[in-house]
Amino acid sequence: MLTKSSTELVRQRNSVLVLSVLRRHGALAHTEIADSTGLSSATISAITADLERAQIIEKSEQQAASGRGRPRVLLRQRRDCGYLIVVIISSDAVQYSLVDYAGKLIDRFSEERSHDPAGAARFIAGVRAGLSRILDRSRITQEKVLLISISSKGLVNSTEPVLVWSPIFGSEQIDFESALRPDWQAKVILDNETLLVAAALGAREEIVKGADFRSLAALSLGHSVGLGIVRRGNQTGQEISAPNFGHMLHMAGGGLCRCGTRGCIEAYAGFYAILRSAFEVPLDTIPAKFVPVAELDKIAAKARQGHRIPAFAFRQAGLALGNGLSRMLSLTERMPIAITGPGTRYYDLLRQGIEEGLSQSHIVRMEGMPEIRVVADEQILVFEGHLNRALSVIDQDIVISGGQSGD
Amino acid sequence: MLTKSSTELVRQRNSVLVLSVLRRHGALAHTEIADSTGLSSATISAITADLERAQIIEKSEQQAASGRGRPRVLLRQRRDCGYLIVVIISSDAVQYSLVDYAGKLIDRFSEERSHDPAGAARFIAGVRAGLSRILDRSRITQEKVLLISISSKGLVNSTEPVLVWSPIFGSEQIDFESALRPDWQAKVILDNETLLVAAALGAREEIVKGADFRSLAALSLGHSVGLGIVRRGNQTGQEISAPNFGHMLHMAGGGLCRCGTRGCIEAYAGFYAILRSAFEVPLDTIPAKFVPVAELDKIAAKARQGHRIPAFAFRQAGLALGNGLSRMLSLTERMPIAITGPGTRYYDLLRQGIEEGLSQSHIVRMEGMPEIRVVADEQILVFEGHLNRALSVIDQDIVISGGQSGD
DNA sequence: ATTATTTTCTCGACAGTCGAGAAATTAAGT
DNA sequence: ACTTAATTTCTCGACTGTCGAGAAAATAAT
Repeated sequence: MLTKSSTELVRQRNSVLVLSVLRRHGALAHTEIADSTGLSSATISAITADLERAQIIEKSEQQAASGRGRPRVLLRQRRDCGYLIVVIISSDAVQYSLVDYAGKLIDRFSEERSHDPAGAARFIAGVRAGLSRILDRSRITQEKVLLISISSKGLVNSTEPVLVWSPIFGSEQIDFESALRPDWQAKVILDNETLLVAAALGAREEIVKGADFRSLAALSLGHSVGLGIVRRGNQTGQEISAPNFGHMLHMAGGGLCRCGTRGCIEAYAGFYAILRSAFEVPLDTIPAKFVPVAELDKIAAKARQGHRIPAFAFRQAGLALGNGLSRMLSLTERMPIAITGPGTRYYDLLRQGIEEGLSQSHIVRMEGMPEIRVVADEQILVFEGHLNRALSVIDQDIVISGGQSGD
Repeated sequence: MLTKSSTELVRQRNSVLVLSVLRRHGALAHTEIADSTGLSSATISAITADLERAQIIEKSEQQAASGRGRPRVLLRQRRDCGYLIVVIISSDAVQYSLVDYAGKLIDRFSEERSHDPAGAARFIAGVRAGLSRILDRSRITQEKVLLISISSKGLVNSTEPVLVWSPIFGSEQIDFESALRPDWQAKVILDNETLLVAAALGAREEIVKGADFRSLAALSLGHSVGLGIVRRGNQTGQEISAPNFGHMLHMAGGGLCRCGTRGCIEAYAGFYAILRSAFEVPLDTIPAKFVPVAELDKIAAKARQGHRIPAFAFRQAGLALGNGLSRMLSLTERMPIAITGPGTRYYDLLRQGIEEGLSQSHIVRMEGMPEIRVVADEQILVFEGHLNRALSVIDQDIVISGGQSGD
């Protein structure tokens, strides 16, 4: 559905554009902003004057004049314009980070996850406590927290911040919106963790390749299996999505998965699945909730020494991943695949299976094997993805509402 | 990547908006346009005056005044503003349709496809001949043909009008852009046939449900298997895509497909595949190029009489479709599925397999079986999809360029 | 004829962008 | 010390666009 445009909307969009180049490049002078936005100098004057009046950006002390002519004055975001809390939920801990409007980390701590399985309600209480704790440790008033950006593995509702399915809580839904609304007036967004990895990699790629960048998938290997896809949208930035890849059907009637279904990809490629097949436990055994990585390292060591059964377990995992990836490519398009997560340490063992699984499909036979790269530092990428997304959401919101309060 | 906005762009967008409501609702009066666009009366005056000057719309004879007050003058598109040629490539014929700017069919004929397999070049020559024929039969000058909209089964390049893979020509690519550029200055677009079906169904759905519409998949069953997905985009109208569904991997190392790969969905659910398994021909037999539907009807009749082997063939086909659909849903989201194409006549035989194949997956177990409906009149939907897409492309182009030539 | 009603058109106000050039500010030259 | 060149920022008028209010137009009812 198309919708009407107005001159005010033009200003809004151009203001967001100015903020976004400021975010990408750091402090910039008037002329530099004009150059990288394509807007005229006069327009930059008008927009920056507005933003300055609304206390969103500020003039910084001019640096040592680097040539002759009137010295530049750099414009930059005001750090105290607003704050962001990033909550990263992982299987064993929840990490809270307080970040200012310029993207600078102010405070961070992690809290152990209670492994109490009966604890969706307790978990929510824990998150609420963690949030107030990070606020209390700072000198920031609550109204200044503009956004709470949460990530988790699992399946996320695309429109509301509701965790629909997660490895830990299963189908016990967690609605962060209603959980946090009593305490917080900040906006709450929730994203799948691997989606954020993909978003971060996509943003990096776009800086390097510019308009040549088309699409990219991130595959996260660990206790569970996640996938994020970034695709260049028609007009609007990037299109990102986090499919339910780990629980996509690999083989009908196959091994039993943690989710209770048979034949999920994760039932072959999750850590517990590799363990299960390495120990030749029947595939319909209810899998362990949690597998120590050290255990898997031992199996990997044996596989590398040439033992058949452990090597076969990794190969099966690779095949499931490769087949699944090929299906994903059939449904989208050929794109590079970045593999992250703790499972990358076994990539040498998985690789052959992945490639064989991929090559069993029409699309790969026809268009060739997609580029596969291993990317370390998943944690950093998750955080980077949070910042990318959250700060641009804040920019958007601040411009829309800032025009009202400003002046 | 964000891009700058300007006041001119506002006018462009609002002009397109006006043209789109005119297209949806037919001839409208000034006030009606204002109501359904949300633009003010003054703006409508300005925009329609521009469009009228550019000879894109015209005032129609006012209808019988329906009340007191100044009578309305209806505005409508000028039919002679430009023309569209729709080319629908199917396995046995190519249909050419000439359509005016208001979407009215002016002329149509079909030409038999030469089944000569060595004929990509000859096929292109045939299309060029067909196009000049339909133009010659009219009194329209070539410059007035603004767009040639082509559809085919198979895999289509998403940015350029290149048929990457098709059931008939295989990997022998057909680049319609370079094939038609010598003769035509019209823009050329190419879409997958089932994508157009999905687009048409999505547009219908959106009229009924309005903002509640989220997404929809169209599955076309026939000699080959096609899938189109429509999803409501964030801001920009609808996001549509045509995955390579028929050749998505169903089962590694499975039956041989026409494409030369093993285990494609089509190798189980295409007409030739059902025939093959009903006759218990080994699954690695090179399949027939073309299967008379009468032959399949016989098998279906036997299956309905309770013969095991033919019934099993349809069931296997259903399972392949159901598993494939479940994978598609895992990678996107739960959405209704509309089944079209000649294969719908066997839906009674396929249904159980499809549902079983779907229910083997996590997403269906968790969120429930998606709504499945059978939709007849695939041909009409394909044409409707062509018109939806092509005419809105024309509107867009005409507004962008029309501003220059106009006045 | 006059009045009520409805639609279309027009005018002035306001918001936004742009190009050109003025104002500001520094380095280099004489 | 003064002038000139260079560079950046700011300002002004022109242009485009949307909007609200009300004038103008055109018909039915009184």
